[in-house]
Amino acid sequence: MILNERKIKILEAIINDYIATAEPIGSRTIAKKYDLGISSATIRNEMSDLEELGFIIQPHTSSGRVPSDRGYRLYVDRLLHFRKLTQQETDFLRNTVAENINHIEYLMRQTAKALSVLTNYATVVSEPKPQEVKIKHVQVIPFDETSVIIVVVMDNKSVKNNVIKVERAPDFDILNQISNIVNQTLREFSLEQIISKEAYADFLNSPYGKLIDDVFISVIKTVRDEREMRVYTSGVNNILDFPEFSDIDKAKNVFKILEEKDMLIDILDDSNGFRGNLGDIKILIGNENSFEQLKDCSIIKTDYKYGDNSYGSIGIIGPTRMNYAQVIPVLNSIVNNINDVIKALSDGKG
Amino acid sequence: MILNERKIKILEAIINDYIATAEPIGSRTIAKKYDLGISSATIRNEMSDLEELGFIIQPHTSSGRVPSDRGYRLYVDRLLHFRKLTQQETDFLRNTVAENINHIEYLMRQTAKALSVLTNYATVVSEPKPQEVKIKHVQVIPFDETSVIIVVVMDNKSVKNNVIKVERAPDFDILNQISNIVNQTLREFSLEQIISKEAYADFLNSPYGKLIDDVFISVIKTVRDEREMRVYTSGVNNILDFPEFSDIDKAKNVFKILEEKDMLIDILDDSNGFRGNLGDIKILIGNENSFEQLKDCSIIKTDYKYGDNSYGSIGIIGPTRMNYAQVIPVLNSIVNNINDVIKALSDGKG
DNA sequence: TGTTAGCACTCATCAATAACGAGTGCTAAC
DNA sequence: GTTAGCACTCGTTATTGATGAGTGCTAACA
Repeated sequence: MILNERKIKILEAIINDYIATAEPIGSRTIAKKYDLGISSATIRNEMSDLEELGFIIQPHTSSGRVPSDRGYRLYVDRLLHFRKLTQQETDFLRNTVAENINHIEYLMRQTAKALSVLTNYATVVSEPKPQEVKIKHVQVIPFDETSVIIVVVMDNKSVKNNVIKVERAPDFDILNQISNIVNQTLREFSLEQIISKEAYADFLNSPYGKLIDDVFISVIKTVRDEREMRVYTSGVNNILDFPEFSDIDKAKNVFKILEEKDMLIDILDDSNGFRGNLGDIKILIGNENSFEQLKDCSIIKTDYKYGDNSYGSIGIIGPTRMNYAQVIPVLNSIVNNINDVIKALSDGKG
Repeated sequence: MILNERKIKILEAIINDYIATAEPIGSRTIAKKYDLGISSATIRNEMSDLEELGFIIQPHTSSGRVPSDRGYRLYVDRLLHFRKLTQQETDFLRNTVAENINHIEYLMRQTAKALSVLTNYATVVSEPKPQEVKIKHVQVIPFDETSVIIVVVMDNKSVKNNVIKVERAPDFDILNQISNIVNQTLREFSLEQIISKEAYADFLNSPYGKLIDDVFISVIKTVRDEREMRVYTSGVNNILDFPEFSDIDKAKNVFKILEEKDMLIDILDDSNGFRGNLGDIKILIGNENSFEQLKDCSIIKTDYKYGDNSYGSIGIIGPTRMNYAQVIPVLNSIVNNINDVIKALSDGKG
């Protein structure tokens, strides 16, 4: 049996209708709504073929047809006509990026939010995870009589600070000397040598040995934290708006998995089986993803580059019948914005 | 009609049963389950009185009774027997506080999480909002060839940093001089004078005028950000576990209100009408709160002190029939931990 | 040979009906 | 004042039947 032009037209009609209505669709409806120039009886025959080919499914005898994952896959790979973004949408996405580009955490949060607002699906954004975080600079500065601030600058453009307690805070010059010692040591020794205190054993018995030790401990903690991956979600509750999740238990399953950070990271990970077919946008349809709880969902994701060798992911999760033609351009637009701005920044720098 | 001892016993039985089962409860059930030494017929008469007094409600003729908001109020004010926390719970709460006390943001997040895990209700934690944020110290430190880091230390123990772009980053000594100028200016002038640039007009034409201007702009932005209130929630999805929210639209209403930061702040605000009756724990039962969407919820909250004149709130939101006897000790325990540790810290300092 | 009208058949959905039972209020006896 | 007994109420659940959307098959048509 051949998947001819007419069958494809019918399949497209079924999928478009189902994306809009979430109701099984029958031959008569297609004949009336879509001007294909053939009768419902003919459509019926073609639909029977499409079912045999695995592109549509009949939930029960005497009901209309529903697209199968395989049907969506064909649709996404070959039939998609992207919707052009409105000027408003384009501006909104550009501003979201422009206003937050200097603060990666805000950027992630706002990106997640912008996408969920524009698409009405759930969105997940993961922080760019560097292969290896290196410390560029440490500065110890005064806080009050009994505490000092440690500012740690890392090579992934991240800056973190900790406050630590001391017996009596040394003055500014001493803190500067301590900063110099710390930076010098960080340049000359490996992180392992610092963790074992071997790298700065000589200083431990100096008048400020305790403080130096505390600073190193704090620095190591900061690097460890930095290696931890952060993930943000937005619009998860949108799930409840879709009839496929009107069964509260189904919705709960999705909520539960989107609540766990580790799960989110796995979901966005390329090992989840994403097929890249639309430039850098990767799509998993329904059962194609490896999470039982998300078998009625599709995941659309892409990666963005932040700093050297550091990639983050942006994903959109919705019901399998999500509006691919609308979501993909939105996702594409924001990730292009992010990449452009970051590129401009680093070009200006180099 | 008098609310005698026996009526109260029956009311207590009804409320305890309803908290456990969420089902209307009838006279026969009470007679069988609770050993009150009277027959179901007598209980029936008393229940009729309790209804007339407004403490219980009959959803429809021939159904059992359900506590009214007024009934819960009596229960909370007079009948509550607090559950003692297990050693495990106590330890868990203590560790949550101890491990995060140096980082207010983590502390809030982890407190919210710990409470939602322990109670299975939704929790809201708001950041201590200072009346007025003052800048204690600013330090400009090097980042790379074309950017510098500005570290801003505020008097509410908060430290924030920004990275700003410069033409060519000055060396460390120059940055130190700039830091000194900035700190000096901040001590001598008001924030308004700095915003209008009047305070540092003399420096604007110096070789590093542009950088100094950028630093002040960044500092002001940081203070503004700091005045913004932050709120964290956890376990909001627990709402779906309660039969009173098995109607998805009801659940959505709650989700929607708990999604908006401004709403959360209003909910926790004392102007919401909280009655303080259990030490520092304040409770709003059902309709007592001013949010239509939360009319089937109770809110239990308390405040904690962080730094000078700076208070944050911790709240637990659940169905009206929430387990008050369990939740209140948990909330009490964690807020005491927080206050104790903070007090110890500031005592040690002073 | 492909297309279509016609028709019998399927089956989810919805409304009406009936049976059930938890719970009540009232009455009369203790 | 308490309680056994009983008629009554009414939400819940199961049953039945009608409805209609949709199908597959057949036979006639172009």
